[in-house]
Parts: sequence; C-alpha cells; structure tokens
Amino acid sequence: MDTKHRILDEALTLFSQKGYANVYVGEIAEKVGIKAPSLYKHYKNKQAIFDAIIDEMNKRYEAQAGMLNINGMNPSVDASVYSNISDDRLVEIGIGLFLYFLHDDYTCRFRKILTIEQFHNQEFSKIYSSQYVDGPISYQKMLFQLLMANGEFISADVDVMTLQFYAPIYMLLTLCDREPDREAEALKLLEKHFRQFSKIYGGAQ
Amino acid sequence: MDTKHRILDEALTLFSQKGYANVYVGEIAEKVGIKAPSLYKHYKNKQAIFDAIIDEMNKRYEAQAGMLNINGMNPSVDASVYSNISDDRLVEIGIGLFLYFLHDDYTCRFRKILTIEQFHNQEFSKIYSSQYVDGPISYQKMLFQLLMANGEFISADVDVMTLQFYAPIYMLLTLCDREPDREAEALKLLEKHFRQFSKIYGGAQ
DNA sequence: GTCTATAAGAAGATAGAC
DNA sequence: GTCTATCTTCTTATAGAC
Repeated sequence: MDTKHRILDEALTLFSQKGYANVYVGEIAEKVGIKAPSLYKHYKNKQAIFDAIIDEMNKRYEAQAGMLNINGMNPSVDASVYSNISDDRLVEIGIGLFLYFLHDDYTCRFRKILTIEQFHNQEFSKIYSSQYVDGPISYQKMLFQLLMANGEFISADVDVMTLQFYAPIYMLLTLCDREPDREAEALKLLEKHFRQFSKIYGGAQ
Repeated sequence: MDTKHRILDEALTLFSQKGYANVYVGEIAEKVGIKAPSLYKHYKNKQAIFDAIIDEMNKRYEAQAGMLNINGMNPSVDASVYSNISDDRLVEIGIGLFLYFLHDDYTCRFRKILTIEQFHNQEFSKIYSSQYVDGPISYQKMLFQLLMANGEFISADVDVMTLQFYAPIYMLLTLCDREPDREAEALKLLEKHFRQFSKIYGGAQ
C-alpha cells in the first residue's frame, strides 16, 4: 500500500475513534511513520483527507450494495433465494449479513464516523439513516411482501413485521460497535431472534 | 436561572450538537451573553464545565430511574400496573415512555453527547449501554417474566421477546435524535408495533 | 462578575534544504 | 517525498482594571 493510501487508512481509523476535530494531522502522520509536513505532499490539507474518505466510502457503498443486494432496487430477484429456505439457512444468511456489517474493514470504521458526526453534519445524518435504517428496511419490506404474496409468510402489517425483524439487528450492531467484547452474546441472541421470527411469521409454510 | 446554570445549559446544548472538541469556550460564553474570560469566574476551565454536566446527569438519572421505574430494581411492584391492561393502555404507556426519552430536556441532550463520545471515552460507552440497552432490557425482561408467570403472556424465550419489544423503541429513538422531523412517522410505527406485539405474545389472555 | 488586553500553547500549514 | 524550521491562526486561560 502506498503512502497516500496508508494516510487514508490511518486517518479513517483515528477519525472513527475520536471524530474529526479530535484527530491532529501530526497524529495521522505519526501512525503512517512520517512527519506532518510530508503529509501535505499527498493531501492539500486535513479536510482533503476527510473528503477522500467520503469519496472512497461512496465508491465502496455502490459496489457493496450490488454484492449484498441490500438496498438493491430489485428484491424480487433475491426473493427466490429466500423462498422455501430452512430456518438454519435463514439464520446463516442473517448472521452472515450482521457479521459483514460489523467487521468489514471499511464499512465499520465509516459507520463509526457517521455515528460521531451525525448531529454535526446533515449530510452524514442522511447517509446514516439511509444506510442503516431506511435502506435495509425498504429492502426487507419488499422481500417480506413477496414472501407473503407467495404464501410463505402469514399476512400481517409488513411495516411492523420489517421493524420487528430489523430493529434487533440494528440495536445489536450499534451495541457491538460500542462494546466489541459482546459480539458472542449478540450473535447468540440474534440467532434466537431469527428462529423465533420465522416461527411467528413463517407459520404459513 | 443564574449565570453558572446558564453556562451549563448552553454548553450542554453545544456539546450535544458538536461534541466536546468542536465547542470553544468563547462560543459558550457568547450564547450566555458574556465574554469568555468571565466564564472562568464560574468554572475553573472547559473540562470543569463538562464534568459538571456529567455530575448533573448522574443526579438526574437517579431521580429519573425512580420516577419511571426504568432500570428499577423491583419490577414486581410495577407488574400490577401492566397486569390485565388493555392494548390502548399499553400503547399509551409505551408511547409516553418513548416521548419522555426523546424530549426530556436534559436526557435527550445528554444522550447525544453519549452517542458522540462513546468510541472515544469508555466511561460514556458503559453509561450508554447501561442506560439505553441493558437497563431497559433487564427491566422489561423481568416484567415479561412476571406477565408470563401470571399467564397473561404466552410462554416463549423471554430474552428474544424482550429484544423484539425493545429494539424497535431503541431504533426509532436514535432515528428521531438524528432526524426530529420523523417523529410522527416513528410514533405511528411504534403504536402499530405495540399492538402487534401484544397480539403475538399476549395471546394467552 | 464583567470587561479588555494579553500571554501561552496547540495545531494547521508553508518554505526550502536534501 | 521526506525532513527541519518556521509562520499563522486559533483557542484556552490569566492579569488586572472597573
């Protein structure tokens, strides 16, 4: 990894721990193993490093959306994936998704930045809600609608159903961001949640 | 309100919007209507203002815990309140609690500080989890256990039940902190959630 | 208790040698 | 591209008059 990328990487880590204002240029440079003035050969100023992080995040988000089909525009394609699946497979998919969000190198550090800066920066506030609330919810909602139409889920208010499915994932994700030691506890609970959810709403099978 | 309290109040607002490092002493002073040096007659330094906010929060938290019986040590006393209540009353209580957390002048600004500083400060991380995850959950869990023992709720895994009850409240609370305009939407969804939850788990009545 | 003036120091950024 | 030296600006905090 060249110096320019290493600066971005160390800055991302520091910003995600302390927030923009608490990180000093000299601190980023030190982590990279250079002196602060050298850093200005790679980026115009501190703000430019931050902006580069946002750009990189936007690029990755698009790639990721395609890969995970989360917030995808066409859940009907994915519906077949979830059609007639076993509880075990549902748990596997759900846990896999949770772990991806939690551990993906870039995603997880950027989510922390969004968390820290959300009240300070309206752009971040919008990205946060879109990426971690409205996106997953609208995707899940369309999926549940299809599963209901196929008769695989009992019919119920789909908004509430989606809320009850996704909110636990969200809460445990933010919990693990804050206290990584509690991941095992979260995973255990999440698995039970998926099974129970399937029992409640998948009763039509 | 005397100057010392007004400093605390304006500092709390600013810290909750920008985080500690982004708020300058001169900015707090300006909001109060004095010059920065005058502020040092009331507080030793910037950190002392922050510490005073923490102290005040701890005081209020204890009073609030008693008042709301959230994170209370004895939910069996409260179980009678929830015993044999109508759906309407359950919604009323749930929404009331949500609105208290969301709007209480001090609570809501302090929660934003916790959110902003949680990855930076382990003390805040612990307070956050205790106040907005483990506290409410352990209280609700004990309540549901009692309602199950009374035969008013069907028997099910109580940890999952509690998670499914509380996680939507938590998610919508953090959503409204970020986007206050979405309160009406959150309340509508929350009401439907309570009714649906009661239908699922209160089926033993 | 509030002010003006100012010190002390931190952090961002530039100049210029190598 | 990296360094040392330095400039500039911003912020905290103090001194001392009123």
